[in-house]
Amino acid sequence: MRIGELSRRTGTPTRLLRYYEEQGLLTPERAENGYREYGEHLVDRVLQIRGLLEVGFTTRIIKEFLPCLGNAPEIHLHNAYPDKIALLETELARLEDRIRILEKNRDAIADYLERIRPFAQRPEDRVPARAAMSAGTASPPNTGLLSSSPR
Amino acid sequence: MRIGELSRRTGTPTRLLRYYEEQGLLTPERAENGYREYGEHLVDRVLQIRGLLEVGFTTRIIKEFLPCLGNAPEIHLHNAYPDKIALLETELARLEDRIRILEKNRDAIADYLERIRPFAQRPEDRVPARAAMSAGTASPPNTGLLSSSPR
DNA sequence: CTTGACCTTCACATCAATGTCAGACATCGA
DNA sequence: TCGATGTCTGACATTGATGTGAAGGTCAAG
Repeated sequence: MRIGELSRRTGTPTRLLRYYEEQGLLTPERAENGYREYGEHLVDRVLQIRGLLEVGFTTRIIKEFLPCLGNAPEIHLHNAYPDKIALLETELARLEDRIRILEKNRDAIADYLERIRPFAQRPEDRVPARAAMSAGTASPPNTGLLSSSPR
Repeated sequence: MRIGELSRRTGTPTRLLRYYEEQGLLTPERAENGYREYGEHLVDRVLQIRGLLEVGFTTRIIKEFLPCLGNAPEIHLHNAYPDKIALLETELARLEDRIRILEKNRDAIADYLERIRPFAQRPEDRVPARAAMSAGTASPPNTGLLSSSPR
């Protein structure tokens, strides 16, 4: 398919599809006329890239992940050298850190929402905060979020 | 404490501490001479901020989360209005999406590492990838990562 | 009193991810 | 064939999170 269709199917501006290519994340064929030709599997690939970008990875790192994203037919064993493996391992560790952080924050926010929701008011009911406060919730505001190691 | 100490204790450049303040994430007192004065609890606060930034939240969103980060003594019930709650809920949903994406990717990378590790070679053993490939691993490269909904 | 470490504000630089526009060629339908 | 739409390359703008440096005030120790 050409860039427009891929754009529609992934909700990604063509500008970005070209950018991802420039960054080595996508390598479509070229038709006679110079138009990019994308294979079917690249729809998923693009969504993967977007997902990883959204959770804070850079294109450079994502590029390292590409062999794992493995919709491609090749197995990429030529990456099986210690330096590559080490890089993937440290990134994996960072990834696990991130997951832990996100889970803590999710829990904290969910807790907060639960504590707060009973007090939800429609706009016309608005009352100075003090009034609502005196109404309940003596529980301590202890919710501990966290926190990664400093970069 | 002053900005230098907070910086050392959080591993965060003073520049960023001032930036976070500018973004409304931190509101230290001021001493007579204009120096910023930070309370003890802001050490954790800063680490929380860094953690959230690292996993892809913007300062604007983090600001919305601040009431939940609750080391502050107040309970912030004045945020208990539907619009605020709705915002937190959608962010909570996004957060859960992110966690799912990260977990999928973690699994995919872990799998990949496991499949690849048996072939790890010390640099001096380097052989063209073909050689390694013919040695094994007929399993299909199916590892499916994913993928968020388009923004 | 001077030096050095720390603090202030202001401003410009950078980097990655995007937006946007311009000028030219390609393709397709009326 | 004409016009609309899609594509190409290239370049400049913007935004958010940072880095960096200038010019000057504060303060404690020698």
